[in-house]
Amino acid sequence: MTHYISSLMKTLAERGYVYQVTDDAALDDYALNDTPIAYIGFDATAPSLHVGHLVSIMMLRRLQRAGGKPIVLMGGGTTKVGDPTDKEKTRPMLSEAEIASNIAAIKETFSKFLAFGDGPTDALMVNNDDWLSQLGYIDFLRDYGRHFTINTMVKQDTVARRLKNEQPYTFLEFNYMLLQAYDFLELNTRHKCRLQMGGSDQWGNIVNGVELCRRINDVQSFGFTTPLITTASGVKMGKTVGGAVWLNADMRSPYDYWQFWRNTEDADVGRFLKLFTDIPMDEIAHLEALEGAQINDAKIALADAATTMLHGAAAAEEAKTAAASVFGQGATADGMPTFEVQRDAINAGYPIVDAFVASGLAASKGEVRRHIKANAAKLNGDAVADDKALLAVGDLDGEGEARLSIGKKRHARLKAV
RNA sequence: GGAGGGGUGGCCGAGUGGUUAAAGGCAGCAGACUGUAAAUCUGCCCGCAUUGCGUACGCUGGUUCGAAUCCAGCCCCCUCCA
Repeated sequence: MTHYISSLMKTLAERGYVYQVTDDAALDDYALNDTPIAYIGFDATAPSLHVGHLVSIMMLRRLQRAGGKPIVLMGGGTTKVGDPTDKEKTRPMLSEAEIASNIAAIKETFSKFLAFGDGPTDALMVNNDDWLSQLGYIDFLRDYGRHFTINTMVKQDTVARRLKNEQPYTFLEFNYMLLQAYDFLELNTRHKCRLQMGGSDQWGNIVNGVELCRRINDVQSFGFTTPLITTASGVKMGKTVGGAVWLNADMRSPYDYWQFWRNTEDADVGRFLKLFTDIPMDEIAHLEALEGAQINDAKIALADAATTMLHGAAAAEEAKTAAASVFGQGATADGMPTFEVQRDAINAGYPIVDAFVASGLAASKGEVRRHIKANAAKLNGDAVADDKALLAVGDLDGEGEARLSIGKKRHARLKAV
């Protein structure tokens, strides 16, 4: 590990964000003697960011806390084309309206992690559609295309691999690299931005941008990538039940988000605490040292901190309390995923199987039946024995609630209204 | 434009007329063991339904008692040639 002097680089290094840096001594210097301005690009293909984006978001947060200015670049323009980097299939192209609404939804999330505004270190959100859609093809080729050589580009990892395996590498992809490099130049010109950060797969694109800034604007800028974050078992971060772990509350409840972190593998706890929370390093060292069942305390600290950051302290507390009562006493609790059923429907004979589907714990009645056969479907803690059983009024507690569970971990609260 | 190869379930990938809802792998879910961990072993893994039905192998038609498998047209992808 390099001996950084600036607090920004020190923090990033000791917390495990550093993978590749273009000129770390000079970057350290820039962070030390200047107000570092850095950006990360995000595409707008979905209405929410997910845990896979979190490392990037956290880097911007670290930057701001270390006295720098973060710029969030929304790829409104590039999303129109579809980033093909490392993808096997072309992404579906989205309409402008979809992109705009995605960006609006995503912006909300960023405001949880960054302070936006007009001050010198306030975060800024920009959309590359503002300049990319203005580009004329001929002008672009003449002014910027001449700075890129195919000789260099084909040597890049992502490109070289594709060529070597005789996989197609389209002209679109080739151009995408240029557009991304141009983004950096534009941000450098407009906002004096001199650092682009991103995931390790972005290295090639980032380096191109650094190079373009040097050639056109004659300034040294920097590139910085993070390692690909996988779990200790080698699975990509953020894949669990139902796919991506979304950051928007309406796509993944604070309770589930808390659970996601609570279920972190032992071997990952220390690393994740460093990457995804603001907990001081010495405290992490202590948590990390816990062994055996005690490491669960570290996981709870992780879940608390991560959930608080995204959803606020109240939601985190509620999720924690709900977890304690669900896993500890097998009770229902505020904060756990809840769904409502009409009392009339229950009186009329409401199949338990339907209740499970309505709760979202199972995708189909068939799945519920399978779980029942495996003794995995429980009502108020007792295995459901008969897949034709009806929900009875007697199953409800004084509050008119019942608890449905699939397995030991997945629970939902049924509320009669 | 010409020649050849290919499009199969979330992904990869077998299958070239009949127990094929479609081998196998990965991912996922559940059970056992545990600590709401990992690893391991076991079961499940299109939908609806009380041994049945409906959908499904790029799209549209056709041949056949019967097709993912054969034929025709169309769409898309890849390789080589121009």
